[in-house]
Amino acid sequence: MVGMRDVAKKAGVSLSTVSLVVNASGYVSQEMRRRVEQAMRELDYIPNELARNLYRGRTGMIGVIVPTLRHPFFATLVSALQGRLAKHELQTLLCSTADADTGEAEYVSRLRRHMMDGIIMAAHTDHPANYWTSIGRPVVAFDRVLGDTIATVRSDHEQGGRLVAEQLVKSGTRHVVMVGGPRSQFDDRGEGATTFPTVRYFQTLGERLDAAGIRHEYVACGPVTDVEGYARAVHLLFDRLSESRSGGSAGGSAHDSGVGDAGIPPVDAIVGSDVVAACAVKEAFAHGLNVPRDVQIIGYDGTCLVDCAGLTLTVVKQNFDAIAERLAARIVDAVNEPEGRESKDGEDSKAGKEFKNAAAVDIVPVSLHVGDTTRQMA
Amino acid sequence: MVGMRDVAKKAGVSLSTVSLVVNASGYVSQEMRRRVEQAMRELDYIPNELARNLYRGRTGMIGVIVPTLRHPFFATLVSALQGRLAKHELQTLLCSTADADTGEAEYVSRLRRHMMDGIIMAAHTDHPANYWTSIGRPVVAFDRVLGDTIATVRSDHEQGGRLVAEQLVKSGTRHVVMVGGPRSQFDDRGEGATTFPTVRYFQTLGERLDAAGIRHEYVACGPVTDVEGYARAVHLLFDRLSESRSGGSAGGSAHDSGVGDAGIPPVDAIVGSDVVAACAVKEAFAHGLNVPRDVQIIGYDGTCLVDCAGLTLTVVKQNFDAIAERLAARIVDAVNEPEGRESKDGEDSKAGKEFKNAAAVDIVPVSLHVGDTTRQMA
DNA sequence: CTGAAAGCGCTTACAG
DNA sequence: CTGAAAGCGCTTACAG
Repeated sequence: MVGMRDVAKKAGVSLSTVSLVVNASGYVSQEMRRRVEQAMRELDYIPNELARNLYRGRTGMIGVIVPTLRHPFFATLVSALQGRLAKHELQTLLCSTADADTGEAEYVSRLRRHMMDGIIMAAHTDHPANYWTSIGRPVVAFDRVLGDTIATVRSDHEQGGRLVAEQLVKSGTRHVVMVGGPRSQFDDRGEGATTFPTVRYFQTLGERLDAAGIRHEYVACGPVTDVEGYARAVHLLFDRLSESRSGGSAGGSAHDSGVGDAGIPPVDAIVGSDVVAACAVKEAFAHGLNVPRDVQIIGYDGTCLVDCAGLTLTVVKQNFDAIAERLAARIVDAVNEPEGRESKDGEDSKAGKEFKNAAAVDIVPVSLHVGDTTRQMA
Repeated sequence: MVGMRDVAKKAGVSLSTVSLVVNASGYVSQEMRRRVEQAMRELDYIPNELARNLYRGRTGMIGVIVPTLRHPFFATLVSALQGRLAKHELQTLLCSTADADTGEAEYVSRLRRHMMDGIIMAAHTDHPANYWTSIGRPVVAFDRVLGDTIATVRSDHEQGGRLVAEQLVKSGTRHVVMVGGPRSQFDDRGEGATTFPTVRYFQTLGERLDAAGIRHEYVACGPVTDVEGYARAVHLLFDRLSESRSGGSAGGSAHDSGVGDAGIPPVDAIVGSDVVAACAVKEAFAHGLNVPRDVQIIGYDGTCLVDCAGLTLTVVKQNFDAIAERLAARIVDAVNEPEGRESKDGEDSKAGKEFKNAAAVDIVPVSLHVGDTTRQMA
């Protein structure tokens, strides 16, 4: 391995001169610079960031923890994130908890040992809030609350709920099925526990539907990591719907008051993630239902599945670029604002600390994109 | 930052004793070990891998370069790869060339400076072979040839071509459209140039179709990074097919000899990646075509799109886990087999070198999974 | 089995 | 503007 020493020898200058050239700091005479640069080129010198980082106490790397890249949502998120971090000269160290045997705690331990500058946490965690604060490095959470002092970035799921409710109400929907993650996610485990902001989408939607007198129910699937599990769940759902529907006119239009067995209107809208929506389109076709006439389908996320399902999906799109930008900005701020500053200036520092402790929450707007799986609104 | 020194002081032992305990190397008395471990716990000591790595000349990190994670194929690949590498205690440093402004050369430069133990290259590159060998670190290529001395892992695309040809022949297909990347990928730019093994799928398929007297044509899309581009291309394709078909009976069964304008049988099979296949199902529906009766559709890759398209796709599945396993094994081998060994043992070493220089190519089998987009074979 | 010493490759004050 | 010196935190021979 050719080091600075070799360059210095070859160029006939001292070590620190080479360092100055490499770092473009301080003033070096043209002649010296030229000789050093030529020596570096001839020797194919590569500065060793390890050594530099050791001295600086920084690595320029951010650990990104997600459940799995196999789900298009996290793939899209990480894609946007990696690009954003790269803009800040930060590298992305990828950790997916469901793709490896390696558990979250082990990943965090590795990230700490490798002196990551920060951690972006986008996976589920059972750790209590104080675990995340005790790590001693900047942590920013995506779409979940990890504690009072940890910044969170998330989409405006409430807005998503309102947008979808509006669409469903205006299009005369009468019975909605929401398909989502395990019901346990809805438990409010009180302060300190992890909470899932995502459920607020369903909650808000549910409230709005209630207000409009639209019947709705919730069907729980397995964890987000199991894409095939969603496919199975949606398949079972349609088999069930199909049975109850067979009482009325099969495939009859929802407008034609095809009321089911016990006076319950047949399900005429399915709501869930992109994956759920894509599977729902497929199952609807398989059961001879017309989308959107018999059943409307609305996805959530805005991944590539929007264009790959049997019909262009109507979806609530999360703004991945904006989310990534906020996430990156938060982590960069935290990295540049060393937590361990010894309050050199009483008042000011205190104020700053309090501001940081206010557990900032960035809420990014979502938008409804109308595809071919919903009916036109009058 | 609490370091070994602090631990040593607190435990009342010397620095090297702490080191021995941390590394579980050498023998330390029970009492010493106990005291050191307690001190580590009380101080929440985290070994600094940076310092350790600086000494060892290793980082335990592998750079993984892909075009984009937005394409399910690469997302699935990286997912599998990250899990495999983690098993080997290797971390994954993610670099996606299309998701960031950062170019491939810049990424490689960063990877070198950060002393990556190795690089897994799965993106397109315009660099000549000697660029990749000159990096001075182990490089393993996925699905492309980067030069004579760089190991490659890829799927058996020829087998894929044969499997699909067999399916198409047996099901009485008469006119196949293959949708793939830019035609330039087919150019054989001779030794030293990057080649795309993927095209061998289409080539093999084409040869087999020729042999069976089945008409086929190739439609080129944009680069793999542009998922929406595929959607558009498939859309245009179906519009075109629809026009030519309108001469015969619209939506007529291919069995019914609906011969097109110039005696050309109408297209009754679309072949391409998962993304292409998913889009094709959607377009077929939109154009009132019955899949698989009027047109068969066969995907390639085996990503989550298989279950998310309008019908369960018939696809050739690449074995992502096996690919990841081979990729990881190759890189681990290369890392453990330092390239710079000074041929201490003439003959043996020479033989070893030659073996390594033989540019190993691991070819991983693929498999055809029959879904609902192809006709049953007699 | 334990302690002082040199070194991994670089950076930053600090005197010339 | 340039050179010798100490140090980032750890590891590995090397004497005790």
